[in-house]
Amino acid sequence: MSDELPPASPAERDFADTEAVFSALAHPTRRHILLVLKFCGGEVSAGDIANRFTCTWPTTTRHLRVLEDAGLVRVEKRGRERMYRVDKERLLTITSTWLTS
Amino acid sequence: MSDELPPASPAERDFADTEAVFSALAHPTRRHILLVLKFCGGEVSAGDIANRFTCTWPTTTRHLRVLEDAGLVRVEKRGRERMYRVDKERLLTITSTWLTS
DNA sequence: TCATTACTTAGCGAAATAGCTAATCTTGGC
DNA sequence: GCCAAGATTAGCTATTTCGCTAAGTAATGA
Repeated sequence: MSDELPPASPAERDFADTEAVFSALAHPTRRHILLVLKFCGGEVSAGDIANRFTCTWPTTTRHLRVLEDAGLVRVEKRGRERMYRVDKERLLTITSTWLTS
Repeated sequence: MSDELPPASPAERDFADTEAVFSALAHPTRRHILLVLKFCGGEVSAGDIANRFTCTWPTTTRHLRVLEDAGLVRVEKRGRERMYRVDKERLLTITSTWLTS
């Protein structure tokens, strides 16, 4: 799926993580999705998320994918639904690690 | 310079602030500039910043402008130099306000 | 006053991003 | 097996972003 070589060192991995997280947070819809996941308690299905936004479902799917690739959300298949939950620890770890240096 | 109307309510202003800050943080060069400002103590001139990056000076100027518009850096004219400093409080206030809800 | 230093503005082209529609895949129920 | 529901993938276009070069502005110093 990716064209890039796997990051060689821990430092490179950190850099890639930071990059992915801050890029993901750059879009208002993606920040909004994280808030929805946070305030709706545990898990929310892709469809429930999509219904909350004015953009179409495929567009939301792509936003979810960006968040997942950044490690900010986890997805679990349940029946024919996909349940999303936010990874708060990852969000706070990456951002606060960067912010405090 | 801007085409948009001034934000009407405090909530709208918060939204615009969050948007500007996270958009500014999305680019690795801009995050790097903030780190340079942080680790070089007080102030750093535009030229000193530009010299640390491989991109050209005009490109750096634009990155600095984005950071300034987001309120993440302050600039002060001193002679023919422009001295930049990071606004740590703004950075932490906006990001942590959003992150913790 | 005239050149130089420090920096910004203007304008262009390439690449990335985000939106859409249409098509496809997968699971569950009848 | 077959259809409908839930969701993703494919492929397109419009907009934004980011890089560059060239030209312009402002302050200093000879």
